[in-house]
Amino acid sequence: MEEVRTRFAPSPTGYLHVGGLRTALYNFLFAKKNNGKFILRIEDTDKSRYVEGAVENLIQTLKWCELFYDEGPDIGGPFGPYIQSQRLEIYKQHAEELIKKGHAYYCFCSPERLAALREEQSRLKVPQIKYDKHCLKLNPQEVKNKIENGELYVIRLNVPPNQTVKFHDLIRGEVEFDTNIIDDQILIKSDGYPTYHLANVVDDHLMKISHVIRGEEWLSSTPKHVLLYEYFGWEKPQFAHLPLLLNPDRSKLSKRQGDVAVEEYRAKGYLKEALINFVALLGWNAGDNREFYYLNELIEKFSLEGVNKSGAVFDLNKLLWLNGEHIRKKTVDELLPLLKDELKKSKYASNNFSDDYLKLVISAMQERIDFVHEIITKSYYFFERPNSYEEKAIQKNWKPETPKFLKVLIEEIDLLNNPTKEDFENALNSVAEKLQINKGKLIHPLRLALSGTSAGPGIYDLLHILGKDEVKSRIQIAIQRISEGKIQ
RNA sequence: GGCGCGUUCGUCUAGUGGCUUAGGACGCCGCCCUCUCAAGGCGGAGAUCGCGGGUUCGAAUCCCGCACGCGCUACCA
Repeated sequence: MEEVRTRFAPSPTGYLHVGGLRTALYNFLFAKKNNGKFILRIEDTDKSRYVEGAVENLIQTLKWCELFYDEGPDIGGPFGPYIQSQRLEIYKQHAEELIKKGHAYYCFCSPERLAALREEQSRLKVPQIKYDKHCLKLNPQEVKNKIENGELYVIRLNVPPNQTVKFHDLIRGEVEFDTNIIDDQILIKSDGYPTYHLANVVDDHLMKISHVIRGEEWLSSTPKHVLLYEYFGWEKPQFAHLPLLLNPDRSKLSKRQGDVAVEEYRAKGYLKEALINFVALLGWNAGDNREFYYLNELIEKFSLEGVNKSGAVFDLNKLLWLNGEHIRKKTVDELLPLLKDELKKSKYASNNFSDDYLKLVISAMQERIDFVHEIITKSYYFFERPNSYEEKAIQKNWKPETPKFLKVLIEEIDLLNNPTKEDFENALNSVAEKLQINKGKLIHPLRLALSGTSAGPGIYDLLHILGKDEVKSRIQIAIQRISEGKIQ
């Protein structure tokens, strides 16, 4: 069997879109699953849409997601270059070959004539608006003269009438188009650059791509590609057109209705594992009930047969849940560098917390967060003293007798030497017993005193993490506040 | 307008003629656990399988028509 070779071929017109991420992922998964190669090719054939830095960003984002390619612009490979603007001569030669064979021709029509033509056809309500093959009538000498005169020209595909183009799509089955509805596609633009259609077909062939896995928006232009393969005398690759990613209103996923750049999700604190897991399930499933996957497991399970036909709405809720799931499945050691990164970006950047301390905080918070940065926002009291106390919790928990209880507790804690979690628990139990009160009468006011909030990790964890001295100080401060009645 | 593709709970989906009173997940609601909040466990509401015909003893599953949605229809990809 031929080697499986897939490719992700984005245009550098901005940042990596989540739809693009999924296309890249499926190409990657399919290649890896079949011991093949995954290639990155940059399709920068539209100079006007080129965005500075987009290629670097694309590469960086792909690498962040760990979608490593075997051949690509920055790492090279046997079929380079992998940037289309560096392959202009190749496309030109191929276009000329087509002209020689009579499957393509020079066209000198101005954009104005083309626009007028379209308007005319639209007015006459012709079924299919397309080029009228006007320049096909030119004889070789006329063409030669025009070119020598420096007239601008494009090269068009000479689409034959009354034929049916059929091809098999791995996801959609047999698809067929009538050539009468296919326009004489421009292959080479007047600036000498190829259009997507030519460049894509030529490169896929030259780079020995075996499977073209791309978005559904390309399905309608596939017959043009099929024609090209035929005219070049090349074997065509297998096609697989993926369903689109949709906005909540079922229109094509767009910026207006939320974030679309992978970069933005990364910045918001989504884990690459969650993003990959989520996006993999948008339009594909292994036929079982599993929802949680790591990349290597996806490789193991992936198949094109499991890809759906219909578009999928991008549901932020589920992504959020998956992010929390991935956080919960990570070890404290894996989470530590992530927390440190977040800390660097926070107002605590200049503080120096020990790894041991941070690890305790992580284990206390791990199951209470959906984002790593929530360790800092939801439990800031691990990084500084509470700057306020929750009003509702004060009403509920800080009673006139509270200071008295807390004082007894301080005395008891003071007796402890380098206390463990259990020591704190014992101390609290004995105070409750001594005072003849329910533990809750101690725990809730204490939590508020220590954290300023009524929600959070177990009280003994809280005590243990903060440590004896800090606990004492915070209780003192709280007692002060309560007795002063100066509670915010 | 033309052509193409699609249509199962709000969302992602399982389902390829009888195992289906259509299963799972997210979200929502409730209960349990419990020092709080989570996590976890258990349970609930939620889909006349887009609509209408047909084939069949039997259809979400096969066929036909229609509707709706989306994509393409550029010297953009």
